[in-house]
Amino acid sequence: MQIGQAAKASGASAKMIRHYEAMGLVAPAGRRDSNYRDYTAEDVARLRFVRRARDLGFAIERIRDLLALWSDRGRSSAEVKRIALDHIADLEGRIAGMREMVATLHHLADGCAGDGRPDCPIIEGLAGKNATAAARTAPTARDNPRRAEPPRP
Amino acid sequence: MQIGQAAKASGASAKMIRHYEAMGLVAPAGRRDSNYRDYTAEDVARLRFVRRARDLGFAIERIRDLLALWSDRGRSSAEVKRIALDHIADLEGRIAGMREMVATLHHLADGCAGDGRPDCPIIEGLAGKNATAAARTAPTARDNPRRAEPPRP
DNA sequence: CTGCACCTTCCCATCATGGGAGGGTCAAGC
DNA sequence: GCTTGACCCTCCCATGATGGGAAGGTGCAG
Repeated sequence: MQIGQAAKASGASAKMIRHYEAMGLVAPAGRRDSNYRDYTAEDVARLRFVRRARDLGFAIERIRDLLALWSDRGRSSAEVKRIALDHIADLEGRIAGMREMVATLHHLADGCAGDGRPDCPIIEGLAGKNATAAARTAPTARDNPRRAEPPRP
Repeated sequence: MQIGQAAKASGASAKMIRHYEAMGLVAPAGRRDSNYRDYTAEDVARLRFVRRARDLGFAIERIRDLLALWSDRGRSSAEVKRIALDHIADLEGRIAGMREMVATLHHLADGCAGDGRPDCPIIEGLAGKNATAAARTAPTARDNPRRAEPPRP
């Protein structure tokens, strides 16, 4: 089948399918005389695998590992599980970071009247020279190796 | 003071400070004869504001709005609060998406022995033709306008 | 005068994805 | 046969926020 149908069948966009091929995540698809890519059911299954792994937030390089394990009959499930658990830990770390942001924002917003007057603890919290809630919670993120949010934007 | 000191004082890297200037988020700093940028305490305060807002996950364009409101004496705190609450909602949406991922991953990983044998529900869940946990939870993310995770990577 | 720490600009990379230009292929309908 | 429309192809650019690094200027201490 053509790439458009493979896209519908797998859930990945045609653009992404070509991209995955170009970056070597999936093997190059067969070609017809017209130079159109030609996909088999197996190709589609692999693309769906990639798509689902992306939906779970796995980074492409991790999916590369997962694909290799998938086609490795001698794999140990321990390897797969470790990747999954690492990813869970990663997600949980990011969730924690975002929850801190939300907590600080709630804290600031709760004190804000939200009316026509200019007085605003939110702005003050961001601007303040002294240690504000924003300043106090921020360092947690600042100390971390300068990464946060996950894949899948 | 020079950019390096402004960086230390504000918490933003020198690289980022130049970037913010180039993109017009902050006004161009003064220059000495040497062409070195020269920062005042006010400049540093603005940079610190930006830094804190970034720590709370605000996107640059939102920070642009917040900076404008900060220096707008006639602002209404309602505008600021709306920006903050919108951002909270955004963060919470992303958190929910990631929690779904974590839940699905836990579900799959719980059934995985994690030993030397190849049998693995995680791989099967990703590969399965039928509706697996991965397939069932994924659509939630798939239906959304193709965005997820937040700023600050 | 040398060395070192700092600054400057400019370009490239990340990560996954989309958009679009410019052009080829193919089947249906006239 | 020819047009039309729906596909497909490749190539380039953009996103968002940040870092890395090259090539070269500045300024101070020894």
